[in-house]
Amino acid sequence: MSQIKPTSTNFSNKTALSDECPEAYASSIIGGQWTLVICSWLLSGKLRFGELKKRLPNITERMLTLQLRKLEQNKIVSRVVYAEVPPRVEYELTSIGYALQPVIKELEKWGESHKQLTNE
Amino acid sequence: MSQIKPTSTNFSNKTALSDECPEAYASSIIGGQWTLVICSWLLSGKLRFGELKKRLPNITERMLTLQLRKLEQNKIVSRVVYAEVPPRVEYELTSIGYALQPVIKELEKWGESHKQLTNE
DNA sequence: CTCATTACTTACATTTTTGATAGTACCTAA
DNA sequence: TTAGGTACTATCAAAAATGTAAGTAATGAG
Repeated sequence: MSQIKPTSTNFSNKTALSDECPEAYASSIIGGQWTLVICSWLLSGKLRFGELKKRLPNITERMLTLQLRKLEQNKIVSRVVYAEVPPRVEYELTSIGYALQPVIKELEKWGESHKQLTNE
Repeated sequence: MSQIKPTSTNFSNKTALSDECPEAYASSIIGGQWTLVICSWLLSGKLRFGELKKRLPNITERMLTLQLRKLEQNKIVSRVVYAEVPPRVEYELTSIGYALQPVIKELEKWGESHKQLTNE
């Protein structure tokens, strides 16, 4: 599922940074292009795959799946499959997932003020 | 200097996300592999190019230059060149750069607790 | 039997980011 | 005149992330 090479310089650099530097570690986990937006939506409650897709109009199903899988691996979201047809799958933040709230709030605040600054 | 294609889907997705979503915007600015570590070091005061390099043992000069240029473009660091030989160049956070402190603090906190959780 | 619905998967292509390596310019001191 | 220190730049290559397009499985409704 993952196509990363454990022998690459890139990989060992990331690993070393993550080891020494918790903010780099955090960024490597939530730094994907769609990750924060997904988590933002999930902060207001669990959502089905299709509901997430609707809220992220430009994401492909492939990317949504990949991001959700990564979030699941990192224990940030939980995935519940109902034995129905057509299938129903619900995604919900775990407690460490909900703990992202203050991080996201600070990022938002900073983002807003940076945007304002550079629009002058 | 930048090799991004303004016609790509990727580019327009990033743009749209950054427009609607300040946390995605922030992440696109400080989400580079070395960005947060560089800012972390600069939080404790200005540093010369070579000093930064020493503190980031595995970074190449090229990457350090690229990251610093991007930070400069985004008004997060200022660059002061002294007319000396050999050259001396100092990098320092701007005020919006120093404003990253709470963001970094939250990221650190979250990173630590996530690390702890996944080590059990 | 056929179709519709939902949540995927697979194979491939493109774009973006990162790394390796070898330069360059400048002046000063020896 | 030559070497040395500093902060780069230029080219090329590799790796990683993202996008495109076309499937698949399951089953209940008609």
